[in-house]
Amino acid sequence: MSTTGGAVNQDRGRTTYRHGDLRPSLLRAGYELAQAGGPAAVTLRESTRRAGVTPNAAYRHFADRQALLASVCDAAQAALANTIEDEQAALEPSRDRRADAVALFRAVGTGYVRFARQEPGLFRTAFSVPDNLGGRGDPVRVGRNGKTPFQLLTGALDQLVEVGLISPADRPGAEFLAWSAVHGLSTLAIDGPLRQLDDEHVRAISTRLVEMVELGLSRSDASLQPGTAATPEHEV
Amino acid sequence: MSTTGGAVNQDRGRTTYRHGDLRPSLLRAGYELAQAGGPAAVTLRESTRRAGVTPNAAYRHFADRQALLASVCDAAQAALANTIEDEQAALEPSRDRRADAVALFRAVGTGYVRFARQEPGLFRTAFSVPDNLGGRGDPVRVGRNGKTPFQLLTGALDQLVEVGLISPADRPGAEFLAWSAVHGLSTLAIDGPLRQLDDEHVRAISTRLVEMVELGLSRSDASLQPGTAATPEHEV
DNA sequence: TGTACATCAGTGAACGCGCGTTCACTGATGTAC
DNA sequence: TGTACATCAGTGAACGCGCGTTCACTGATGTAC
Repeated sequence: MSTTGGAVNQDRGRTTYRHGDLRPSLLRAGYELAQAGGPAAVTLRESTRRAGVTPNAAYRHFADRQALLASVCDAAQAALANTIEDEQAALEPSRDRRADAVALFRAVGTGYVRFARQEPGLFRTAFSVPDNLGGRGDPVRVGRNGKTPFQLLTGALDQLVEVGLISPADRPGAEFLAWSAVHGLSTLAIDGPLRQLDDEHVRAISTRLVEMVELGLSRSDASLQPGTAATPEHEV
Repeated sequence: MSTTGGAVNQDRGRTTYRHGDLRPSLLRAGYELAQAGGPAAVTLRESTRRAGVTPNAAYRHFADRQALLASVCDAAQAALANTIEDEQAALEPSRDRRADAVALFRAVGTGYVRFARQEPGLFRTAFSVPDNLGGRGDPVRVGRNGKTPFQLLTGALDQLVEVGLISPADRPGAEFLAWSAVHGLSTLAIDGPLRQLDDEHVRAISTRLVEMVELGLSRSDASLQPGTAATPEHEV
């Protein structure tokens, strides 16, 4: 987060009349509150308290509490995107296009669940202000590579098609199936009966879940046979 | 819900000093509040208001607000179990054991999603008081056949194993994979980006999702071949 | 069969809580002349 | 280069809200004798 020049003063020990950087400070405070306590914890009063400012000062920068929460939600989505991208960046490319496409796809799922586990408050917040169509093109819900979590998923699925592991006929709607699986595990592992499992177990389940999705996504037998992709194969 | 004999008086028009049936009335009120507004809407004040009674009267029957919510949560779980059982009861058995087992399994998933869609408030409430191990044997979270939603799922999976469609090696942990998929779709279809899809689309996606799970749950190729079940086949 | 009395379900008033939001204001900033 | 002034970020006090929860109580019930 950038700080503007001049008398920047965040937190309590403020001496100047002007805060100088209030909007980002409120956002950061709201983000930390979400991190610790989920969407319900994102209140105007506590955010302003943390920024060292009167409650109503927030109204200079946000229309109301909902607007602050929506901004925090965007930031949480971006954090999710970043975690997925981290997971993908950690992969070392092989010479096998198929293997790479599979690994990229798996990383979306495991990164997603990992984020939910590591940052349950942010995860809940990310889905507390519902987006209308999967975050397609929302410029603020985006990770460092300019993609939303949803776009990372659709991208990985597209590559599986390109590489011939999912038949083009099965592609439409596949994002919702994959997303459901991974999102469900995440919520069960945070708030549900799987919440007391240790991280290792959850990781094992999430790996197996993504395998299940991969396998199950190809309805037609065609996709299990080599060389049936719609696009020509460059290497292999 | 049963009513005891004597001066039963629910709702506002009460004339006797004693309510006579307050605990069930509070539970019913809480249930209706959950139905309309989810877990957060289940308040002691509104429940007692609806029962035609002073707020503190609730403390004769519930330790605190959390205790009331927990009871409503149990009732919501039971309602979920009933919806799944309805879905299963609507099936007409064929002569094919395998087909029947598959249908039974699918009904768990589609019933689950249907419940979430039809009763979003109850669905959210059902998972708001987290249970520790999948509701195993909890006597109040049970449908008319004495089974929790989780038990209906494990039962259906067991039958898929018996019938040879899932290899026994793949069985352990399968409930969490199936549950994740179906639970994820439910939440996406209620609060998430799929919430504005019409029922028909959601039903189509849920059908396909369950197929995906079915297909993906059998990691080993063995389970795709006929006659590899651990138990002997009675018919077929 | 009648009556005293313990029981305990429900009352009435009040508490403190933190919240979002509105009002009229104040005082530092930076720009126009 | 100095000064008047508009701008607008932040102040201070207050509002009403519904909530959970506690207190000392009251009055109908049903049981023991």
